[in-house]
Amino acid sequence: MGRKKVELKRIEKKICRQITFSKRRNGLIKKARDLSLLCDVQVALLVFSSSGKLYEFSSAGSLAKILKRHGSYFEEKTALSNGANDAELYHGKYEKKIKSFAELLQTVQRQVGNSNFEELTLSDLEQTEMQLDAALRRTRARKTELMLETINALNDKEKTLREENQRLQTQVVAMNNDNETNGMMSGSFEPLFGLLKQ
Amino acid sequence: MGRKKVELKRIEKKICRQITFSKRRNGLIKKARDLSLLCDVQVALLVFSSSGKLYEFSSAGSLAKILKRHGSYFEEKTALSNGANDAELYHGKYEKKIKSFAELLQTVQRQVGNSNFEELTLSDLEQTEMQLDAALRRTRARKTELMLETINALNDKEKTLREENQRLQTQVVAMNNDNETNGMMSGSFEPLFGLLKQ
DNA sequence: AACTATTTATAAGA
DNA sequence: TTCTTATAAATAGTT
Repeated sequence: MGRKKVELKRIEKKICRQITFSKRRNGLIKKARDLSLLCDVQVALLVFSSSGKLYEFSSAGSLAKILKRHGSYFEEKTALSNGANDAELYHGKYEKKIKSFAELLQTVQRQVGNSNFEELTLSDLEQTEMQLDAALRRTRARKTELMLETINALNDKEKTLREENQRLQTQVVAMNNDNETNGMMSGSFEPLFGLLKQ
Repeated sequence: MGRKKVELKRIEKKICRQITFSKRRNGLIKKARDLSLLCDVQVALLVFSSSGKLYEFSSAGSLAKILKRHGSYFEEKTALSNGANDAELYHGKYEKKIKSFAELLQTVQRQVGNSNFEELTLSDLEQTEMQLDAALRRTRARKTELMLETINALNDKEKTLREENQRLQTQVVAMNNDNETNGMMSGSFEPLFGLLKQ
């Protein structure tokens, strides 16, 4: 958005870099504000200049709250190991994952061009690292999401089974009473009730 | 920047709001990345959707480092470690999580001494990175472990309930047959079997 | 800090 | 959802 298209790499001339920083920083903060306003979401933005000065924006309430929220998200949603056997959890969504993973690789490849690994610059690698890191986080978040879904589904199923169980018991008791009234049966059903307690 | 100029206020129609959120969120993250790249500065961006999903960007490896830096920048007023005033927003377990997160940061701080972040040596940082990485791995592993345990326990419980359910049904059928034989009862129990299929 | 030529982002429509 | 396109907005280079 200017007289020329800019390459996405560190601007070498310090003066230009500082001017661009000033312009884009303001633009970014404005866009962060717009997003939080238009879409009614929480946004926190921190920018440290190379001289160590901090510029920040945060929607609604304090930055601290948003950071805290992130802190708990960090532990609760993102923190997961790689070690699980997930085959059963993934179901049909596997295809999608594969696709997005392939896309990620393409993005990375596009990013680093056709260059040899030896020829990659530090910033190429940094960007790649960031992308991989982001992908890893997404994968982890999705994994947790799926596990939580499974747990919820199992909880629901358990509830349904318990209810059904309860109904059957009531029925058995009722029939048993009918039979006793008619002197037909008088067995004890206690063993069956034990399971309800667990 | 579209067909029409938009008013800077919450978009009322939910669908439109979500579409705009998706578009602008991507745009914002891209711009954050551009800024950090072009101007060689640290940027952290957190966006929470109204459904609680987190989208984030952070330059320079870990978000934790940027948060830490922010923490020391505002040591007196905000900070992750003094979570008292926000208690209403968080349940007990959140407090704990936050506390442990804060403690982790403190550990890091202790480790790197009282020095400024700028003054740390490369090997200081490497060691810190390794420790944080190890802590994160432990946390993740434990989290997965707990979730898998929960899932297994629920599966066991489901199995037990199903077995019990089956037994009760058999019993109901048997009693029903007895009654029919004796011309006492002849109600249908079909509704009860429906649930077995799920 | 202002100015524009351009690029970029995106609102609405398909 | 994804793409297309007209238009608004951001901004690179200039003054």
